[in-house]
Amino acid sequence: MRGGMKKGKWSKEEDNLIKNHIEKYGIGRSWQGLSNTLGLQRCGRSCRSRWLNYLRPGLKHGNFTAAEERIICEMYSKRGSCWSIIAAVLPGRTDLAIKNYWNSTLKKRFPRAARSRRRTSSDSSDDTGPDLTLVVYNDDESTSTTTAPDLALIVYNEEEESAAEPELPLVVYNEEEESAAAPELPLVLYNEEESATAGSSSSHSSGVDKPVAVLSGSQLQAGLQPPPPICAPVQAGAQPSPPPVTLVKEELISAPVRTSPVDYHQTGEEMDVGWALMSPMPLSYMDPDLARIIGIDLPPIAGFEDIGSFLSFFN
DNA sequence: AAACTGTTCAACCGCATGGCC
DNA sequence: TGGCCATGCGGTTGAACAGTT
Repeated sequence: MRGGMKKGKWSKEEDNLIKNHIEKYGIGRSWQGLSNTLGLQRCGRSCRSRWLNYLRPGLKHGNFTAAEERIICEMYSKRGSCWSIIAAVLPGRTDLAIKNYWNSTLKKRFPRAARSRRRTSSDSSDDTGPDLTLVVYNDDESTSTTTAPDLALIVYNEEEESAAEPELPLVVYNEEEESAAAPELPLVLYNEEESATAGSSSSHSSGVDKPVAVLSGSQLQAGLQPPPPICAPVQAGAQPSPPPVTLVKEELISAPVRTSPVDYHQTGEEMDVGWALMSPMPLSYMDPDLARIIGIDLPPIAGFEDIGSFLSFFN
């Protein structure tokens, strides 16, 4: 103890005091005031830390999923140790949990991501913008209550490095078991021609090239099946001088579509974390043209109708 | 069974920032 | 406007636990 303040592990009683008080009255004017009110003899920041990282409702305490790992790696490679930003796209995870998980586990498994960050962090002016990581996933087999496709789009800088170690996550996947009844989504084909030296800055800003063909329904059944799992690698420009984005490859998005949609935004029902968008970005912002072409009509997320409200996360 | 080593997780610390007086 | 204070954030530390020898 220093200055009369208690330190060390929190007891169950202390946890309950804080939890009950905040649930009833909120935090109040200050954390120190809360501590004083409860007679905890803890400093305010300690109370805050305990609440934010452990007691706060909605926190996930279990293991990180593969999708979460991928997001962390990808975000770290782009933003470095901005744990609060990374935490913002992982509902239920705290910056502390992510930081610990990275330092204890992921850093060793994905040294390439760590190196990539070290390389780019030295020159922030090279950071050219919305390298976004958007993942929507479902790892709850039992759920069948949304119309949202299980898809993800990972935009990354294809900075080649011989991969003697696990590749960074490039795969968009659907953990749910395939549903035989799931309707096919169209397959969108892109020009595979390499154009690293050509192109326009506007395509870079959008992050996705225009497709050259769209196949659907009978065409798919005729033999052009989208690969399971879903893959949508998108190649962004390499630093330092950002070349245009070139979508090298093609595959798109196939996913079961749920039959009984639940609009969480309408009902106010708490979204199952396993189903939550892993990004504050509405899917409709991923690429409006693409969404239109493949016929996805996704509702915006309340509070994020304005694109500027979330882009700041990544800048 | 004990000692040692490695890993994980939570608490703590220092610094930066913003609000208030 | 400057000082004080609370908060937010990222880095570090250390206790507890698990695995290995």
